[in-house]
Amino acid sequence: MVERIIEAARIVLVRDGYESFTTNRVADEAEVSPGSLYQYFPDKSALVTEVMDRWSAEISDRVAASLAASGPVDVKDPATIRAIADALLTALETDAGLLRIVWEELPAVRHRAAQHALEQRVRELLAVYLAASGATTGDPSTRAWVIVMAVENVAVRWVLDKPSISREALLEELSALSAGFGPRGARGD
Amino acid sequence: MVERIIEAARIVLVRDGYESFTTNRVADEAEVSPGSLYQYFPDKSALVTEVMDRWSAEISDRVAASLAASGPVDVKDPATIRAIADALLTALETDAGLLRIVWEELPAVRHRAAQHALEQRVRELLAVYLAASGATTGDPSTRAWVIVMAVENVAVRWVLDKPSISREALLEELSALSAGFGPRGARGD
Amino acid sequence: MVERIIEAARIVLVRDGYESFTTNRVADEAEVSPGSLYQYFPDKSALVTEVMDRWSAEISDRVAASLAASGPVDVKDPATIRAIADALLTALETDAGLLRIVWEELPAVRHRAAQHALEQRVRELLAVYLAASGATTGDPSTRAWVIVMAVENVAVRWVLDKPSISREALLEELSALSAGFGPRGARGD
Amino acid sequence: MVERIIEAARIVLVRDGYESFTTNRVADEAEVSPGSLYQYFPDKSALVTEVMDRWSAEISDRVAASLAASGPVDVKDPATIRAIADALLTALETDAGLLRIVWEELPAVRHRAAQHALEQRVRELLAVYLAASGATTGDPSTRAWVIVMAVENVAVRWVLDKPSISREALLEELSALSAGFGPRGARGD
DNA sequence: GATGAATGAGGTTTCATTCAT
DNA sequence: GATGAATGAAACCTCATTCAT
Repeated sequence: MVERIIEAARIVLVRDGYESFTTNRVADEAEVSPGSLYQYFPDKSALVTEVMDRWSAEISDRVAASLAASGPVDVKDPATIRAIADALLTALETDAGLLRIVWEELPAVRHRAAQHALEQRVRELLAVYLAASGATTGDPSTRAWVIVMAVENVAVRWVLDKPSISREALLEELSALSAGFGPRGARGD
Repeated sequence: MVERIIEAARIVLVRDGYESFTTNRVADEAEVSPGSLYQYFPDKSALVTEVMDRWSAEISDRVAASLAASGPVDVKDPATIRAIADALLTALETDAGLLRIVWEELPAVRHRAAQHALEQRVRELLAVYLAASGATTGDPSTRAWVIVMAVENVAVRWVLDKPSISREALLEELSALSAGFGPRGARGD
Repeated sequence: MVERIIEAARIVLVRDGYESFTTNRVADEAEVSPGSLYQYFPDKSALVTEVMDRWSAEISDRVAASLAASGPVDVKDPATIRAIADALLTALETDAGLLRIVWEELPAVRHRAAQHALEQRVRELLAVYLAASGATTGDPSTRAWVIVMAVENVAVRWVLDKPSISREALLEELSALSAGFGPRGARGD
Repeated sequence: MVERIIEAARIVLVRDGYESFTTNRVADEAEVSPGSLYQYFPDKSALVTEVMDRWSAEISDRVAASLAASGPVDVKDPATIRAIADALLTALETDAGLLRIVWEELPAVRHRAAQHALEQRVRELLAVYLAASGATTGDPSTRAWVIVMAVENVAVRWVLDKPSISREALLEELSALSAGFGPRGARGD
């Protein structure tokens, strides 16, 4: 039942948008009474948050899974960055509809805790990597912050706006952006 | 009168947020009757769009003005990119309150026509520049698209989240991101 | 319009009772839209309070008017107390339906400010009178408090429960209660 | 089980007030399922009535017990009336919280059968007494009705409002009210 | 008997919009 | 053009009650 409600919430969110996301519509979609929503969620916003959290977790999991599947991570290997970017794109693409709502319609303040947490985790990992690989000018954590913000928007907008850029070309650019702009030495010059 | 209404709308948007942005509140703030809003705007969303459009235009103007003031633009000069980034940050900072609402609360689909137009204009300019400076691998317009999306988010998030990164450091990073990641030759290596 | 709403509220209160007093029913009764209630009252409870306050004021006014009509008040005259009691009964009887709701259904804490104010005013007047007439044993303000509480309930219950006691007999008892129990001297013994 | 439910109902009533008295809350408080309430009570109001009835019975019992403990009742003795009043105050004070709810929040019509029964019993006793003591002018049952209503409110309000009147003073007043206002001869004038 | 998830009618309140003045 | 009182659909949420287990 909880599952049914959450799934209905996701559907309504994607189909109708956040402004039309009403508890009654969710109840209808779930073929459940409005009162039932409130057995499991204290209020409407908790429902949205739950959908968000699951989606964030899924993005994380998919990226992690892709990486795990592609063998041991070797940060020295330029192919690694590309693999990460690839995994990220794939993850974002699995529910582009929801991505659009999350990115473009949800009031950020209220519902993006999960996203911020994720960003921070990635940033910390990246900073360690950048520091370790040494060749960077400037502060690694600054560099990490910039890369994360840059890649985030590039990847999201590519999925949402579908510009006429092939996936291959985009991956090439993202690698260049992260690596080339990262430790120069990694590219062999 | 139209001015009064638009100004009131902007104030309400920034002060109360989009969820509390009601036509009645705007009318109150403008010291005008609710009915009068509908003499000039077909509905609430037209009001929001107008505020957005003006804000976008102002960002454009400010960036353009900054550049004009700093002498003729020489796309070969690495300092130029830094100047653009600097102008952009300054422009975004002039109304950070509204920036937050636009970026984090407004339903994007409906209200971002102006922003897209701006992005496209910049992209075209940048593509020309990249093509002219020659050293880039890959398609200049692809590269331009990536840079614009990357810089956009980095700049906005820096203004909104105020991470502990100095303005100088950020400009340095943005230059590196655009130029270094752009024509390698420009940095002399 | 405000009048219409208040009158409708009174009708619903009396006809349906406090537990069935809903904003929708009031709006229906007033042949007005639910939204209109909220142009004039911040919430449901303000409506109830307004009905209460008007009713309290009317009771006061009627008692005052009766007394004024019956010539100058001479507290030494035993007929005066009887006249007051008579006026009170008459006032309470003019809207026994509302009296029942006020006395038996309204949550006291929320809605009885007006009643308490009235009680206190009467108590103070009575205390002065008792002190002036001298013959009382004990503290005049204590005596005043007791008399007010006693008369209040006796009068109200008589109106609401209609026990088989004639109005004349009741007035006799109330006079005895207040006066006889008050300054003995007033009765000539 | 029935006991548990009734006790929980009493607790919720006193702690949360009648407006927050919901069957779910009672079930929670009783650590029982909502469905179980309906095994023993046809609806919510039956629950309230039961609490009320028990409370009324307890008041009766306590008054009766006090009187029994203070020896044989001699209606000729002026001290008797004082003893009754004293016992009443004590009884009302034992659960002032519930008294407040009963007196100020419960819709009277539905839930005061027990109280009316009690009043009537007292009235009859008092009428007999008044008739026996002879000195009264007017109808003893009328006088009894008035006294009961008067004492009732005075006692209740003293317990609930805690005016600055000592218990002793109040008892003095209540005696005077009942006795002095009753058979004049009893006071020796 | 006991449970408790599920119900759904209906409560209060908001707010974009209209229209007679 | 300007007004602003009036609207009414619809939003969120509650809670007495039921019924399959």
